[in-house]
This record gives sequence, C-alpha cells and structure tokens, in this order.
Amino acid sequence: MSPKFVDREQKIKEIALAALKLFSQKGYAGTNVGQIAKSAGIGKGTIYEYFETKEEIFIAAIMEWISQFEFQLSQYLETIEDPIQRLYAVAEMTVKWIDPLDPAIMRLSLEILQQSLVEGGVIFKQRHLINKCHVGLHRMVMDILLDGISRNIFKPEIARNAETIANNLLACLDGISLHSLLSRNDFNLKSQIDFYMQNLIKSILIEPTTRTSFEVS
Amino acid sequence: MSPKFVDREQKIKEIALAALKLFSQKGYAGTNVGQIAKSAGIGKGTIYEYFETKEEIFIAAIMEWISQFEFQLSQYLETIEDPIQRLYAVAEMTVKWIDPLDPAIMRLSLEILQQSLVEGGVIFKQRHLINKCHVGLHRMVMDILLDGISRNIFKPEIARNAETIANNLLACLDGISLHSLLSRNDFNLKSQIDFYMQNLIKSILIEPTTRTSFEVS
DNA sequence: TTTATAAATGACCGACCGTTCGGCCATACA
DNA sequence: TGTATGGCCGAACGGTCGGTCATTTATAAA
Repeated sequence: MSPKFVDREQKIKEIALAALKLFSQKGYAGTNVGQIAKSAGIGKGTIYEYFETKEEIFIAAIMEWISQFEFQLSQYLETIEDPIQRLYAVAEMTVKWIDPLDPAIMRLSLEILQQSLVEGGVIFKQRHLINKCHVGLHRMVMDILLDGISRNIFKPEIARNAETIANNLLACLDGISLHSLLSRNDFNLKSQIDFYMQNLIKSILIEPTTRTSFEVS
Repeated sequence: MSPKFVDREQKIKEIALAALKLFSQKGYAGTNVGQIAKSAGIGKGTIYEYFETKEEIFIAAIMEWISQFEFQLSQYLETIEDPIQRLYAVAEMTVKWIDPLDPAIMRLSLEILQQSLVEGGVIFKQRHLINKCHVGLHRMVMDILLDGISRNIFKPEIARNAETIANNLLACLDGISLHSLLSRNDFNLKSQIDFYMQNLIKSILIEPTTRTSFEVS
C-alpha cells in the first residue's frame, strides 16, 4: 500500500546543481534536458517528475547559485572586523567567483542577465529573482558602511548616500569583472579593483586630520 | 547579356541593420532568419545570397553597431574642448546608448558578451571583434587623459597609469549601465555616474593649490 | 508470494528552424 | 519579340529538442 518514497527536496536540489553546472558551461539554449538528466544520473523523463518545464529548471539552478554565493560571502565577512577590510573583502569575493580558472560562473551571470532582459527570455517575468540576489548583497554592503560610520571610521555625512555608494561598489565590481573576462591579456583585474577601491575609500574615509579614533592598519 | 545589378555592399548593410534591430530585441536564439528577411523586406532565401550562415549575419550586425557607436562618440568629442568635460562626455554617451527608452542596446551588448564567452557560442572564435570595439574606445579615453596631462589639468604622474584609468572608466561605466537596467526603480543612473566620475576626476586632477591654470567650470 | 503503487525510463511526437533548391520575375541585349 | 541572366522567392528538407506516455522496476504491505 506504500512503496518506495523519495526526498523530493533533495532530488530537486541535485537536479538543479547538475543543471547549474551545464548552464554555466554551455548557456541556456546550448544545454538540453537530456544532458541535464544524464549529468544528474537519471532518465530524461524523470526530470519531468520534479519540474514542469526547462525554464523551471533554469530558475531553480539560479536560486541554488544565489544562495551559495550569499552564504559564502556572509561566512567570509564574519571573520573580518575592520570596515575597510570588509569592503575589500566584498571585492575579493567577487574576484574569487570570477577566478580565471572558472569563467563558467561569469557565463552564467551573463546568461541570467540576458534571459532577464530579453523580452520573452526565460526569466523575463521572474526578474525579481535577480533583485533578490542584489538586495542581499546590497544589504551586506550597507551594513558595512553604517558600521564604519558608527565606529567613526567613515564620514558620518555619507550615511544619506550609503545606498548610492553600495550600489556603486557592486555595479563597478561587476563591470570590472566583465571586462577582465573579455580582454584577459591586457587587463589586470587586481590593479583595476585596487584603483577603484582606493578612490572609493578615499571619498568615504574620515580625513586623517579630523579622525578621532586610532589609525587603521 | 547583363540585366539588373544590385549594390551588394548596400544590401548587406541593410540586412545587417534589420538583423541588428531584431537581435537586440529578442536575442540571437530568439531571432530566426525568416524574421530578419521579413524585417529587411526581402525573402528568406535572398538572405543566403548575401550571407552563408545566420552566424555571419550576427557578426555583420555587431560590426555595424560598433562602427556606429565609435562614429557618434568621436563626432561628439570633437565638439568639446575641456578634458574634464570630455571624460564626462564619454560617460554621457554611454548613458545615451542605454537610454531607458531603448534598453535593446544593452540586451545586444549582453548577447555579444554571452556569445563570445560561451564555448561554442556564435562568435566564440571571433572574440577579437569585441576587443576591436574596446580598443577604439580605449584609445579615445587615453587621448583625453594624455591631452589633459599636457595641458596641466591632470596630474603628470598618472601618465604611467593612464591605461589602467582608461580601462577602469570603461569597465565601471559598463557595470553601472548594467545595474541600471536590472533594478530600474531603486537605481539612479545619473547619480551613480556622477559619484564614480567625481571620485575618478578627484584622483587625477591637479590639486587646486598646485594648479597653474585657471579654474574649470 | 502476491499485489498495489510510487518512481523511473527512453522511445516517440510535434513543433521549430537553418539551410537548400527549383522555379519565377524583371531587365537588357539580339 | 525572344531569350539569357541577375536577383529573388518560399515550399520543402533534415535535424534538433522540449515534452509525453506506455511500460518496466522497486518496494512494502498483505
């Protein structure tokens, strides 16, 4: 009366992870459902026991990816105290995710942007998912900024611009990452990040002359 | 012995422009050759009189796009004297191209990045085309920087970093543009550009105290 | 061992799409 | 007017892929 049962949550996650790998390597159109099934070690028909459509698989893969990144970043930030170093950590983490050894990640990002912008794209109607990702990161950067202000390290007057500054950091990091993938040879990712971060930090740091707290390493 | 003749160059350009419009609206996979033909006002088979494959059409469309942008920007820059204003002009022009009224352009950019990064992408083997676009812009920014230095407006010591600075400007502008498309509501494109440009200009401008030339509006 | 049913499968279907091809115009010379 | 030729067309072809379904397998209660 009650035969074999399966942990559906777990299975969905497995399929999503297999799909994530393929989508990031070959793009949405370049990946077909049969390959996803094969990579997940199951039959093609089985996929449709857990997902209605290919699009649904794609969205699940993205969600998995977002939650992984947010988890890693938040873990990393917890190990750092100094607000300046924490801002750098956000940049560092971004770089790690587009490590030249694994450009697949950036391909996936582009796929997502693509699909969410193109009318009729796979996730055109689920664009809020990307915002969800962005909102999480945005919140983290905001926290760093506000913490820095309250600790007298960042100028108090940047509080009203904090939203803008957080957005700027994230946007420019993405742009720099993008370009580093395009022109690998004549583009030094690290020095680009450094240049941007120096300009940014300089504009939000309390001037040495007016600093009331001790020096930061 | 020799009936009607056609200007092949012109026809190829017409088809490429029609394709450009469609590709930017619906992406590569989302556009089929029949639609391109229809949009160009010719038959599907006729397309193949001028192009071997759909990929070839895509590449021609990109080339058309690049040359248009470079031409417009260079025209615009010629109307401006002050190096600072010229740097702002580059940003301004970028914004114009991703004007909220025509986000199609950004979609096309993403399509190009996508196709050039994904192994097996349509222009994976023609990635140098994108560099070609980038090199043109890069050169323009470099010229502005060097001109500013020689006119005693920019710090002379940035000359050795000019490459980095030019790359940084272009990369960050792209990143900001990208994010403005993603989160239209809570993202003020203009203030983002301003924030970045202010930080950048501040770091390359000769300090007011040491300036030898007159003030810039 | 029988049986009921969840789970898995892969052959198959229909829609779509890039490309081809046979034939139809329109023109310009004989 | 006849006809050769550049230009053009769209039906048809071959292949691909997302999604379906009849069938098989695995499991546990009876």
